[in-house]
Amino acid sequence: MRKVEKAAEQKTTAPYDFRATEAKWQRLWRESGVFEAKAEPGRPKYYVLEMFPYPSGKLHVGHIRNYTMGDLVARYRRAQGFNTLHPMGWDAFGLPAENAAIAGGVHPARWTLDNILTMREELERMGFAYDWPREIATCHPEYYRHEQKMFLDFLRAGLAYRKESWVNWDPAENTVLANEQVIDGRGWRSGAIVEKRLLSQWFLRITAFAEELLEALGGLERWPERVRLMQENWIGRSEGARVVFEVDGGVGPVEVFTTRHDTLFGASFLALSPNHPLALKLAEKDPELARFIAECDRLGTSEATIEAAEKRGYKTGFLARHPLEESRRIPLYVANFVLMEYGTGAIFGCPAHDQRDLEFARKYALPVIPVVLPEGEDAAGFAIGEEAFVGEGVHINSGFLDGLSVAAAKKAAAARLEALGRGESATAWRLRDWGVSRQRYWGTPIPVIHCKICGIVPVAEKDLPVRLPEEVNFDIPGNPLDHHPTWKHVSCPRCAKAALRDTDTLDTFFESSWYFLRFCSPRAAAAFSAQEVGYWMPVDQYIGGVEHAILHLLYSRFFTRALRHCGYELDCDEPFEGLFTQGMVCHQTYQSSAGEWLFPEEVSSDGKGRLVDRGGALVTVGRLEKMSKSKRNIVGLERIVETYGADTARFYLLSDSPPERDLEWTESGIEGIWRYVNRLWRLVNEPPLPLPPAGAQPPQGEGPRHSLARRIHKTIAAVTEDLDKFRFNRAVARIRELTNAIEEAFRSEGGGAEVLRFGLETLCRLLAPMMPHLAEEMWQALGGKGLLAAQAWPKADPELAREEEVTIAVQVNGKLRATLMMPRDSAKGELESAALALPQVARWLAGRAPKKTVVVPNRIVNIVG
RNA sequence: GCGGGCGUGGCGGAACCGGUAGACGCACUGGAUUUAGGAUCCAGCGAUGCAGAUCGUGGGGGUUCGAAUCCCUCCGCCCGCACCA
Repeated sequence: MRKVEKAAEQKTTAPYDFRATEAKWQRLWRESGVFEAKAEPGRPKYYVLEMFPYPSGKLHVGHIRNYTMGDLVARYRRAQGFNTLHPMGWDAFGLPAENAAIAGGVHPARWTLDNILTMREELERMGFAYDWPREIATCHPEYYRHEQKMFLDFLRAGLAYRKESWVNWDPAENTVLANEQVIDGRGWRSGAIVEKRLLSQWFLRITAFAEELLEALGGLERWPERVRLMQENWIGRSEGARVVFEVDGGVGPVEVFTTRHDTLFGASFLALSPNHPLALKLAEKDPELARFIAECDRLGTSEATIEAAEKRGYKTGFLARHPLEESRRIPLYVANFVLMEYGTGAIFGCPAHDQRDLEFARKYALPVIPVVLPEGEDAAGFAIGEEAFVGEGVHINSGFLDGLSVAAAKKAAAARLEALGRGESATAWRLRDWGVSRQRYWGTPIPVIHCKICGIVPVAEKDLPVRLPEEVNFDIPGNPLDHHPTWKHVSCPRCAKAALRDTDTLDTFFESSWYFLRFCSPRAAAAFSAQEVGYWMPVDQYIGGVEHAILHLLYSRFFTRALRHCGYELDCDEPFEGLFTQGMVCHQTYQSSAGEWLFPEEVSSDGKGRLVDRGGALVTVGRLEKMSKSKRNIVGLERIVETYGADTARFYLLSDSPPERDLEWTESGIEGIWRYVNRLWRLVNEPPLPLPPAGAQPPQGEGPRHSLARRIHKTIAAVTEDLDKFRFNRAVARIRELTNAIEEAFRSEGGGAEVLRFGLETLCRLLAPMMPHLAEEMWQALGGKGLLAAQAWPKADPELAREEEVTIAVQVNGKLRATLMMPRDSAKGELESAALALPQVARWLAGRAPKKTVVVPNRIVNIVG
């Protein structure tokens, strides 16, 4: 007997063959077409979408985390009976392709298409349930032609217009730089000091929808609160007033926007943005001011840099007249922290009640006049120290506003300003119109022609798409479309005289603002089919990184509205009904002794617990950081999939870290999953006890394995709820608990093997959205019929999941002193007397009589003595 | 600078609505098995203490019978800021 057992033990299966298994199921899924969706009017649909990737070359685990979650949702919803759409494509225009062309001489199209090829293969190896026939790439003329038409429609509707705006200019390369290409005020390649330059560019009038975009946020119930908040702040509606200050010396009035017009009597200076027309005008006769402005321009266009810079001002020598106090004059400054893009590009400073103004006033020795008195302070003794007072109070030192509250003073001040013709109530928005012109090659050509005689002439729709020229030279600095020998030279569609194409291309956010519509009918002759979009839209669940919380999502929300406005047949305003923003994937960073960043695979242990590089030199272990190319802390997908298979990688990405939080990639973590994969495989491939045939009903009522049945039902209920709420890490924990419970039940004595089979089958179904290949293989090994991918999601029976007994915590004076098993839903009185009868309670009461007892049914009894 | 977020064992995290802190996993320790390594199985694993017990959720304070959870305050870290996508 002993020997037999031993022989059985030694019959250990070879490790789970993920290579063959994963390839097999991927083939079967593809051949069966289970994941290809067709609109079926009347049947409930579910549109799952992950933010499509930029084809940068290789997928990394950050992408995979995103797609694993999307795939889970797609498979889960399909199992629940929804007609599920789950497409994938490529956000294929962008700067990196152009950089590659400059650095390596590869054509951007070639580079992009090659990358797509590799990345698609990698996605296929992950076994994601995509509807591949719907794949799109935005660099394809059949995609961007529709975008060009949209642009022309926007133009016709007055939603696209031209205006001058600032860009980062690299004087050495004669190129416009992206903010990320400006490092410490210098061009990343040339090292030349970057300047700000004015350029005439195309803008989309997103501000026309500001109010609506703000209002509608309230209806986005399945969006994370913080994303809505961020968008709200980004749109930034503020109620205030425009105030006109006359300036002595005949240089014209200055208009400011303020939200604190109640504090006008505390004004001690006026400040213009360095780009304010008046500042520029004054600079013409003031070389020192011109120098100051030039210095400010050197900061570049990034708001973060400008606002974080030391606050500086230049005193113009001009004096402005106070609008409410005839005799008063305040100095006119030009200040580097005043943004031309917000309000009117000019502010008045009230140092007593604004921290930034206070710092400015202290620096330039300007008066600080308190005009709002906090409650409990007396007017004579109140002075401003290090901190401006921004709270509520009563006005002082303010003429006709004295004694009024902040709100009342605002009203009164606005009324007086209006009566005097020196201002009025106004609303300002932080949101600015969307600049869409890019002086680059690898983007959608803007379909307009500039004619000396006719002005701006749209390209006729029959002539769309305006294609990018294929031959392009990246050796000459600047915009390749602009210096292309022939491309831009055309005849004007209106007067037939020689004219020039617009040589700018569209911002790549343009493509991602409507791709979710294209996916509904990816090969339609029009941008999208109204019928298909009508069925599939809105996206039920959108998943992507928080880094897109504002721009991409806001632009998409704007696009659906703008398209409707232009007559596109679309019946939703909000493209994304549900949104989930997942955290980033982080990894330790490594640096060589020379300070170079090292890839994780270049680092190994020297056997003495130290990390060394390939040459054996010691490696500095840096911080845990977001995976990025520049820090080289990237874990490539290939190696992981090669070593452990797709399912292991997927399950790892779902385990442990909550999806919205950052995840740390560790090698030991993935090994743990690999062991679990094999454990599962052994469990069905050679179960410790023979299983009854498929289809046998589990026995009802009390049996030796009845508690396992209860556990199974509880697990189904818990996992279902966790998946609904995006608590994937918890669902994983519940599934592992069930696995442990099944193994334990195998070891315990007695009959009821049907419950074991029921447990294993349930395990397969619950695992199916997470480790689909393994789950299919297990399902098949158990004798399940057909594809598991087409099986229904299990349903928990609340009757069978209910516990008959509960553990009651017993506290004395709030400290846990004992526990108590009681029938569930026992009455308060019963719980109380059972608790009081416990010897531990008597001991901790130490003879005192209980003063009070708090009883929470099914939870605790707290005796206060 | 402005806006958003996070902080619980050695590590990732769990704890539903204020009710047994540390589920599940990683790492580690001991044991079994093994020629060995690996794998597997069993047991242990917040800190202090022989123990009774005490302390413990970034720091400090508060509300409550009871706080990881609510309030105030301080500290640290991360993300976004309009031409990266």
